[in-house]
Amino acid sequence: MGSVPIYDPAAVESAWQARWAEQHTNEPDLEHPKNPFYNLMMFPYPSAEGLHVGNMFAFTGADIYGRFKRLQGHTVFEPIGFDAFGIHSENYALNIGAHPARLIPKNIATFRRQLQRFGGMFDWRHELSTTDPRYYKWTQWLFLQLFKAGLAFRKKAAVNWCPSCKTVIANEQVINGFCERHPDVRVEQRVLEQWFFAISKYAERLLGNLATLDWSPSTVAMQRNWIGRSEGAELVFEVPSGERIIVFTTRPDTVFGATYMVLAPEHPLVDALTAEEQRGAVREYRRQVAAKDIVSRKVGEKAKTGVFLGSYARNPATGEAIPIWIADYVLMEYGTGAIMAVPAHDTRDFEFAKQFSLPIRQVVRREGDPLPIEAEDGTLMSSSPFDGLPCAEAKRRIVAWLGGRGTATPRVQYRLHDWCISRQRYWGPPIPIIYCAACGPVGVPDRDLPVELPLIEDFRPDDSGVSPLARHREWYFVKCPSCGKEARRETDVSDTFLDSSWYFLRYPSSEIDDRPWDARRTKTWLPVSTYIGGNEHAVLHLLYSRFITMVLHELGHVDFEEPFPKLRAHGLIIKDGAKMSKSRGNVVIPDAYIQKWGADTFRMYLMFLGPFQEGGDFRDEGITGVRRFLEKVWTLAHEVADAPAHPLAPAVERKLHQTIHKVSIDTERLDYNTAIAAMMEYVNAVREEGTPSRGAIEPLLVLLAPFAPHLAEELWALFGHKTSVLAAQWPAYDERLAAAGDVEIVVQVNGKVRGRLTIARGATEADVRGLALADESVRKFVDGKPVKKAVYVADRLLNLVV
RNA sequence: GCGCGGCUGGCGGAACGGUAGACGCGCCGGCCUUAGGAGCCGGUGGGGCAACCCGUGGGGGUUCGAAUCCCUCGCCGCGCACCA
Repeated sequence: MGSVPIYDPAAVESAWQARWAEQHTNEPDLEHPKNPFYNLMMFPYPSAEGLHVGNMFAFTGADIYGRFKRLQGHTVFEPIGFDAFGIHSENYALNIGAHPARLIPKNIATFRRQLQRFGGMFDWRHELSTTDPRYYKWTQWLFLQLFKAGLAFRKKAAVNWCPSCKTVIANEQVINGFCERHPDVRVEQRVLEQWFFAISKYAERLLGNLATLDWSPSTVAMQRNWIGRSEGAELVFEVPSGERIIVFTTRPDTVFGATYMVLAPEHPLVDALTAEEQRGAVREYRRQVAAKDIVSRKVGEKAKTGVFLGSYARNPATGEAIPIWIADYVLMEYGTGAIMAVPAHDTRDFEFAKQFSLPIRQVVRREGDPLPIEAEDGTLMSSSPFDGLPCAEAKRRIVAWLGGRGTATPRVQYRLHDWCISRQRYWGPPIPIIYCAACGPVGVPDRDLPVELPLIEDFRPDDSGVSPLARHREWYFVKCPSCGKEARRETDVSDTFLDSSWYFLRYPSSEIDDRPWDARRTKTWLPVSTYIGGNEHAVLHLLYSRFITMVLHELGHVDFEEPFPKLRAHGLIIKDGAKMSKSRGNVVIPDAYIQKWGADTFRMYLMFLGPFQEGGDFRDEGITGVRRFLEKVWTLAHEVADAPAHPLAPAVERKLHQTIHKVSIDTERLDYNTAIAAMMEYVNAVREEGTPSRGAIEPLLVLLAPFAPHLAEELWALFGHKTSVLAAQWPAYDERLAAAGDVEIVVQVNGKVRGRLTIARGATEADVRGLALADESVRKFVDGKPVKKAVYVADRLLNLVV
């Protein structure tokens, strides 16, 4: 037995990775699968830094699940790809003076190498990149499907403009109102014509369907929040000149307390409602608001500003004339862009009223609370004839009452805005539209797709407020596809989130070029069986993908409405109690760890840190424990490989079946940390028993295969198997064997543990009670008193109450 | 402000309402070694010689029995946020 070879992970792992590639181990037959299982993980953005430990954590967790499903008899498709378009790549390229078209392939090559090295069960035949014209041809096709269906439309909208970069920048690039790259330059807003997708039309369905999805509750909560449904009413406030100002409110019960009104500065009625003497002030205020960036306009907790228009509207409940103001705390994008202000019962209105000395009238009272701002559980006052009614009932009654006079309508409002997909940037798929003076915006015909992104060197955005492509007349001047006259291309590109909103549809059909996806394959493989990813995409990516799928379903392109019936969000890996970030200098690069410890050890260590769905704190001290465990398995396997077989010791057999049970359940639930702990316990038990046998180790290798795939293959082959361990059967759990032997029963007196009995399983309460009362320590605490009550949990516990 | 999570040894973390601290790290002691940063064996929540007592962020409750369920307060993390 002294001849156990040294465990050299690097050698074992590279040998098996080569063999998997050679034998196409991870390339399932997509046409004739047995029990198809589409195991999807969120594809990475290939940054220049390479795969980081968070990616690694996510992919390992997802890969374990895929391997587990395969061992359970599924044909598993586990694809990978790269989300390589977008502002991140473009900005990085600008910073280092490189071109994204040259940078991205390098980054992808690094990622590919790292993904192979960690041992993911990826089907590389179906790798894709969103920057590949063969891919974005269909992203453009998708845009056109929405365009033709009337779900893509043009609208003016404000964007952030950095006067120093001379470009449009993303909201994330605005830091406290300043440009992230020019900390002394204030960002402004500019209003441009942009393309939108009508996602808000689907708000109700996107919200309703959430109940049908098997998703992590936190993700569902975030989507629900984002969609933001609120019920209320539209109320009409009339102006003497005859104009009608419509407001949305969730608190129609407080209408008697509306002492003034506020319109968004951009509200279309502002000009009509501005009195002559206020024109100058109003113009100046609107100019100031427009000069602010979008982000800081929406950040609260600063002094309220606003201007009186010099005119009045009639409160439909009280008949009073109330002043009309404009203020930037009212947003044009939400509701009707106008509010009735009830300063007594809304914190923002309250602040504004104090700032400008406007009247505050309390109309809701609550016991012991002098001015219950925002209270919805009080009763009405000063609202005759509704005084004394609880708020909820008052809402209904007042809406009905005003409705009778034509000044109120019940209304549901969503926070979800239409999706602006235009980007005045270079690094993305050109939006496939041609503007013709005669025909208007015309979709590029399918036969002319893709509209290829030209390789231009001057991709830096400029002063003009439009995309860099707009500098290339030779590119954007084209003939109108419908009338043949001179026309010009749209020069904006589309949002990266459009690229990623459908990639899971492309994977199974990625080698097919004449259609976005093959109908039969899609029917076989979709919707996705399990989707695993981070909660950073809980709203945008996951909501957009749901929306796109819903539209494709409606247009008859796919036969399901929800792409991800089952989704699990993994947790975050932190380091020293804080999020990893370059600025903190606590970013862990996995390569060095894999080199030092091996991919199997690193994979298992990441999974052992904490619950997969909660994340964990990365400390490298702990990794030795996992390595020791794998060394023990290695040694045991070599010791028993050639030894004569002998039956399992009963204690080992029992533990084996308990372990099979626990690992099966925990892996299914993604509780990888406890599954690993169970395998460790088992190995400890085998070692304690002293004379290990092959039958004790062989099933363990299968349990271990999802977690440490290379080691499992190596030892599986050592046992003489000619096929991959993935072709093995997941070990069967025998409940009878797991339950064999004696049990320990805890004896409590008044709920405190006073003794333990070891007894054959299935003992009756009377037996246990007899033995318990014979126990000296139990007897001491019963102390001769009568047992008033006894609680017996079979094979577990007896509690005597005296 | 709203919505999710979370708070358990020195540390990461385990515990269908039923033995709190599995598993691992670290630490302590021993064995083996020229050596040990390798390996093996034993110990390791706090207090106490012991019998025992105390312990899951604080307070209250439900229960034979609560880390777990309910109420309440506090703290930490994440997401959203002048959304009317």
